[in-house]
Amino acid sequence: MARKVSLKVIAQKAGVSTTLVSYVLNNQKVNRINKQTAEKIRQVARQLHYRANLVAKSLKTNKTFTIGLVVADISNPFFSSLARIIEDAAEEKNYIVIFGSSDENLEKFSRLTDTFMNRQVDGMIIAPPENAEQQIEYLEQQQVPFVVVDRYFPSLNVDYVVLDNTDAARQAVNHLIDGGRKRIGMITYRTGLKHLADRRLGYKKALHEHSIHCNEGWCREVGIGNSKSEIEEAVHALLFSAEPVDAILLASNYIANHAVKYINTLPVKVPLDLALVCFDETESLDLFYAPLSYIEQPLEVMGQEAIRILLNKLEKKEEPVQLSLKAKLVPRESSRP
Amino acid sequence: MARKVSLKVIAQKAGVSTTLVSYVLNNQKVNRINKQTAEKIRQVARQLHYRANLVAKSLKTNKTFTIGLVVADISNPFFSSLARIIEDAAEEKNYIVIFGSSDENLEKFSRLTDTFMNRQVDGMIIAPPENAEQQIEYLEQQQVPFVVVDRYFPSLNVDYVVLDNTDAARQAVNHLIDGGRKRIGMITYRTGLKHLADRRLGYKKALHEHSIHCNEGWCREVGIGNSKSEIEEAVHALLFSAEPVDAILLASNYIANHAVKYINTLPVKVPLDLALVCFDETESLDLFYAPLSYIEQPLEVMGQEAIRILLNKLEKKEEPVQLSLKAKLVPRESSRP
DNA sequence: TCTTTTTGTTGAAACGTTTCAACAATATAC
DNA sequence: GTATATTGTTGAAACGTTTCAACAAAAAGA
Repeated sequence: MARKVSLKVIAQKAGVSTTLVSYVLNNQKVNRINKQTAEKIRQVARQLHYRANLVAKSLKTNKTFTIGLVVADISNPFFSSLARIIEDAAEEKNYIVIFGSSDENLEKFSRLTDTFMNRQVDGMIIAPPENAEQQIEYLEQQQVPFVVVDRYFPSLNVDYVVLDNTDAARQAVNHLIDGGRKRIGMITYRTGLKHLADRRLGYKKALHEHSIHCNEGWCREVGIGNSKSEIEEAVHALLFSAEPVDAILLASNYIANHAVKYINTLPVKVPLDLALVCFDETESLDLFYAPLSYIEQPLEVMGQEAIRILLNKLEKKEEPVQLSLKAKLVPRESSRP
Repeated sequence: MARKVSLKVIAQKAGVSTTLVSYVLNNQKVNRINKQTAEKIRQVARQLHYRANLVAKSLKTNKTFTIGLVVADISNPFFSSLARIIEDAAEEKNYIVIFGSSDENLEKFSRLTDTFMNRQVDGMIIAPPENAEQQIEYLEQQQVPFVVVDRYFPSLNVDYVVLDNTDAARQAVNHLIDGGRKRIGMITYRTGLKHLADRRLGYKKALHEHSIHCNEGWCREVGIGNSKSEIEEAVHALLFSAEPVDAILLASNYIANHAVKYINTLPVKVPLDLALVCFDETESLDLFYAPLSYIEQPLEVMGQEAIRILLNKLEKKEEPVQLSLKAKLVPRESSRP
């Protein structure tokens, strides 16, 4: 950066005080200020290409109009779509967003939130990794306004906007059962994250409600770090055990992607031999010969609500808002009876 | 935010001047400062959970350690992947990134760059829309360091990192010709953006080099705003005209996605009746029954070089660096002879 | 005419840092 | 013993804003 047209410079050129310049340029005390003086100041400002220094402004006003966004990985379509929605909602209120990816890593996550605090963000929207309770409590204690998205922590009474994952998984399994499937498997992550546990829970609940005994081996878990081979093993185990499944619920777009690619190489016909339903809408699965049925998350609402709740908090301190959104099951070819 | 532990507070508690606290906490004048005093200051700081106010620091030092990233759309996998790479490269040097999506809209783009300047970013990485020359010149004139990515403007002598699009398209067409295809079409965008014009150029060059007459109707253009139906029409026109093509080059992941989905509904067999090659690696096309051959962009290099060049500029003013990266063609089933 | 109100403007302090220039106290050199 | 260098520390100004409190001049009310 180079230019340094400050209020002072304008004031000098216009022959007035910086105070007056500040008032005029911020449309304050409009009824007090002489129209002509105001016009002159504006003109000088324009002519000098004045550009307010938001850093200085922030220091004084203690407001940065910046919100920090921590996702697991911005290159994951789920999060980049969410980021886009948040960006738009934020910009509408003149906020901008700085972001960071935690890779589901607690240390990275904490580093990011710390950095954001140092940078005096007005608030944050975060998708914290496993075991982040302590850091989240720290944020609370530091009184940084924040809203958790996508996941939540039962032990913490903080604001969040999540999917009703239990219900979502249950919907999926019910749908499979309605389609005549009886031996339903699931592939999910080996993690303590509650929202994923909920997916497992919903799965089990649905089976239970239909008096289907849930075979121990039917729910396979894979590492949350990108582990393609583990997913393939899981698929293999589900399909070629003593009690092979006739349907699988895939707990994320990442899992679905690799599972389907692998299934595509096997002599298994979808939906004839095997029905599939996955979480998250994902374009990548549209071109599979049997387009995947999926659980659609209301991303738009999630992002917009997160911003709305956050900005609300900035104004008035209110009771925690905890939103659990319903998913919509979109049945397609992969789970046709 | 709530706490206000400033240098002054620490100074008082430790019984020294703020100057000294600043020196200690920034590891300055280490050889001058008494070890014990230093230790004491550090201890007080720790105990009070001191957190440097980066806004104040920035105001004083005129450095924000922030870089602005303007992409066309953060939810587009191409840009979100790039963003992730840029994030990582930036964070390694202690910068953070603020981002915005322009939607290929000049006005939005200008608003974003203006905002970023007001916020005193140290530099920017931008993917400008069509007709952004003037705004880019303005940035230059304002002496904001910036690097253009993905696209470029022949009339401007600024830093950029782009793909060698002409070569990339030529590679693709050559590959198709090598595979025995003779009537090769292309679907690209109706835009003045030079990098896309280059794709068209490479396509034509390759045809010309093989003395293949390029039928006027073989190169179809669609609006750059998301226009699924236009893409379908283009596919239709290419396949069901008097001179149907036997291969199509698809100029972006977005175009490829919709084209392939549409082709999937037609009685056309890939690669038997029709060969396909597209730009950008895109997971979504892996599951098509004939996985798509694609032109792989060196995203990693693009992002890292952009940051490297930018940070370099922040230190020393150098000659413009203009990098044109080679693409790698990845042949798969969709273009098998 | 004298008060009171309104209009228009300003100086100065503050936000939390960094950093220059200065100083006192001690140590070293002659 | 004085001169010089070194060590350890500090006050104050500055970065570009905002905003309070004050004031002068003009207008209105008596």
